[in-house]
Amino acid sequence: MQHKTLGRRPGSPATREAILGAARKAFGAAGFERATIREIAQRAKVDPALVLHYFGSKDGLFSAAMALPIDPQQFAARILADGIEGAGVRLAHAFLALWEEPRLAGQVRGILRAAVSHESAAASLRAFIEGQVVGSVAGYLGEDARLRAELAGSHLVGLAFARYILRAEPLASAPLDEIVALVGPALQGYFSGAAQGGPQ
Amino acid sequence: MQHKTLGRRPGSPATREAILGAARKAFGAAGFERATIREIAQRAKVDPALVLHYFGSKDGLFSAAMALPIDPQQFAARILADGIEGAGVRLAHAFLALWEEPRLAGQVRGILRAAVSHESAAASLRAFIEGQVVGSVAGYLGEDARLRAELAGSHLVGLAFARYILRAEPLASAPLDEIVALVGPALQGYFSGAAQGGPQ
DNA sequence: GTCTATAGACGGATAGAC
DNA sequence: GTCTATCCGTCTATAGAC
Repeated sequence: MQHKTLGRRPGSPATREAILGAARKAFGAAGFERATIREIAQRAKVDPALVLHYFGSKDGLFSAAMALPIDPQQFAARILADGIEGAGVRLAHAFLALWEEPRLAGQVRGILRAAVSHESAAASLRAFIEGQVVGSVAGYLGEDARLRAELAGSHLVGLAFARYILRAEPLASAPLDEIVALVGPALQGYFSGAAQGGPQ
Repeated sequence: MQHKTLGRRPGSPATREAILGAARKAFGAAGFERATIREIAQRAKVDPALVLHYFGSKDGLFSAAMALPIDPQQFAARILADGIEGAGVRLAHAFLALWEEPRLAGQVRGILRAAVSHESAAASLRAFIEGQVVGSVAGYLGEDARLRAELAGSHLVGLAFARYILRAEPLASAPLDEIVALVGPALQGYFSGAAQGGPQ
């Protein structure tokens, strides 16, 4: 789904980026259906018709705005570079860092929001998770590796939802380190497979 | 937020229930914004104007449809009746049972979907969780009890999202017992506080 | 490449007949 | 209590001037 080298990219790069930035904010804040092209155009200080001229449709704009500048393979490699022990804490930290990063916060919120209420967005996220994320870590685990990896991932998604979207207290205001210290071991349980009976 | 004994409930009970049932299906399947009153009316085989006559507005209909027939205090008491040990597994089982129940599936899906993209729904769910759910279990835990309880809850929400909304494999097709056996200990880690090192 | 104007469709809500 | 008709606002998307 990447534009490789097309004959010509429509629009001047600066205007295009301004629109994408505004779109990330709008989609992240309001979700796909409530975000409007008029609002995005106003935020980017361009004409609404120009937005569609660049991206063709609202869906096209959404896809372009939600493409994350992250390589999941590289992401997984960094988590697992130092071995499986401590991977839970490192994963919790790296994942939450994505949501804390101001430049990415709108995007990841938008992706989660869209996946909840938009079937095509859900399909994209599902394919991404099944193909890239889970596959990247499953090799390190044993028997029911993929299931364990997804359970760990589901915990992270739920965590992000509760903290950044629902903003339930005290979770929303808790220091990052405290959360990482608590969530890390829970994730580690899925990775090491020791959580079921014996202490680690 | 419960209707106690009002002077008169509008509409005949049967028609009212038909509308609520259709609304639960529609909101659960399409989310708040995409679900339409016209569609709900058609599903319930009534006139669109009748829906608004009963519930006043789309928001009113949503609130009425999403009121769960569940008492969180009672729910928590059942989980914790036999003590803190094994509570993780019991909680995982009870929570997933909610989502597996055909009569409730539409409702809980709708609640989660709406909470993601609708601030008022998010506020309701946030108040519900902070006031009822977390409070019900925090008493059983120690120092950072509320935070731990919310982290456990966030895992469950993420699990439901991944399995029932995103339907990511293999999680979506995994047997319930297998999931409960894996998730239970992760939740237990939050309850028993053993994950960090020190006992409570 | 940028903007104006508007088409075309949809959905929530209301008024009032029966 | 139930339904018909419709108002009014909003949105995406397009056509075409400059």
